Amino acid sequence: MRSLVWFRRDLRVTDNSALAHAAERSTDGVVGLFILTPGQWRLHDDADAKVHFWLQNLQSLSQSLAALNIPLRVVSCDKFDQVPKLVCQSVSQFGCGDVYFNAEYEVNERSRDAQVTDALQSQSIQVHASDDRVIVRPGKIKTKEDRPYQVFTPYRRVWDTLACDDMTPLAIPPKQPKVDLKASKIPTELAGFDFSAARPDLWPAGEAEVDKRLAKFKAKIGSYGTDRDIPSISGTSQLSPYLAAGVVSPRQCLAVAIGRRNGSFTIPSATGPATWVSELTWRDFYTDVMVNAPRVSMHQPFKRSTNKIRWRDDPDDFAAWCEGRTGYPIVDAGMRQLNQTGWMHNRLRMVTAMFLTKHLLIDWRWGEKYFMQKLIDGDLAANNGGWQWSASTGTDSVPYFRIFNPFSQSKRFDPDGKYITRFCPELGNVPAKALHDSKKLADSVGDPTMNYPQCIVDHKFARQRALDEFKRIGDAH
DNA sequence: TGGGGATTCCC
DNA sequence: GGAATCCCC
Repeated sequence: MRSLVWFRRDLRVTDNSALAHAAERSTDGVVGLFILTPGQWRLHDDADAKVHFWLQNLQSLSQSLAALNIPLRVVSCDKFDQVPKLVCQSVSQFGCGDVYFNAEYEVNERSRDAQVTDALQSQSIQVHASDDRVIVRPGKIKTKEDRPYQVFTPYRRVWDTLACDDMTPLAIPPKQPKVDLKASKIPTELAGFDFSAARPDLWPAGEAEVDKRLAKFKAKIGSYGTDRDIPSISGTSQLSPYLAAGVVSPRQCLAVAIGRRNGSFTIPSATGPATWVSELTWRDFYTDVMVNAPRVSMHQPFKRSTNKIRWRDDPDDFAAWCEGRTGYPIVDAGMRQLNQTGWMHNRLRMVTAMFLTKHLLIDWRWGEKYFMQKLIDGDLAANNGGWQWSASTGTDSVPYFRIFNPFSQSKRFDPDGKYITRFCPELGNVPAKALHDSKKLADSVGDPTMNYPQCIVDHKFARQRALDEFKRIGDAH
């Protein structure tokens, strides 16, 4: 039987469950399929940078598949509602008897896949879905009362006991029997998307690049625990866009940190690798939260009581935040990094998100949407989880009274101002000390030729305003 | 995966 | 005046 592998956000040939299973079982060749759905991507606020990255990686995937005699066919429709018809058409056109794909867990994606599965099964086509996007399948980890965890730490304790169960990496499949089909040409432009600001220099596509990054990261993972918090250096893995697009599997990421001992894997205890594993666990945790409480991905807070918060819908303050001109150097540097590169250091994601939701008291959904529209690594579950953490509306989120002081944050994590001045060059001549001190900074930027704004809001005032509002809704912690 | 303010203690 | 500590938010 000939098999169809439907690629979505798993743009790789290494350690790809759907591809490996299809190759193992098919006897008459394998065909790859990818469906462009630009209208749906716009609805989902997928960033220009991310869609560009997908297309670049599709090109690379197509070449890797061609070497295995697997032609990658690319078809297009506007939104998910037309996908079932398109998959059925492709299956019959390519002469395939079954379909393999790796599950996606978002609401719209799950409903799409259910419809596709129904449509295929009604035509006696077998459907094989694999759980491949996270390390521990969502819904698998439950409390003793058979309920999903709402707190990260106990979730992680269980996760640790399961994470290494299925660590045998899947090899790249062997060459398949030839199929009389040509691979599609991958588009380099897409109507409705603007790729002019894409930065392929920062994020080269393809699995060869992943291998390089994995090796590089493995060599320095020992100091990841501390280095990852310093945004001026390359202390993080720089893998997130690849993980979001599935150019690397979460198991490959886990394998960097865990040593194989006597043929079995164990979760590391050393700070660096353990912190990295934690980050992978957060990714699984937030996916699990989204599946168990889909409302979080439908513009609802996890903590329903926070619906009573009167967010300030101030478009001017929001624009200043988006554009990186709040007058808080660390916040502005973070936002400008996002705008210029499509990526933001994790420490800055927390600082900027908390600034928007607490200092400006602007609705976390506005920030969540803006991040998605800009991030090359945007992932619904992780982005939503992070925003609800910062806004104190989520599961196991930061207590509302724990409000980052942007000046203390930059003093701790960017003491010499190296990161700040990289993205705010107009502050290049301001002494580092003044970058972390509101009064000294106000004196420095009092010079209008510097062209850097005064603080948009006073820290002390803003902090109290947020505390008062959260106290008002009586959300006890 | 804190910060602010008050107090105390020390220099 | 500054570091350490404690309490509250």
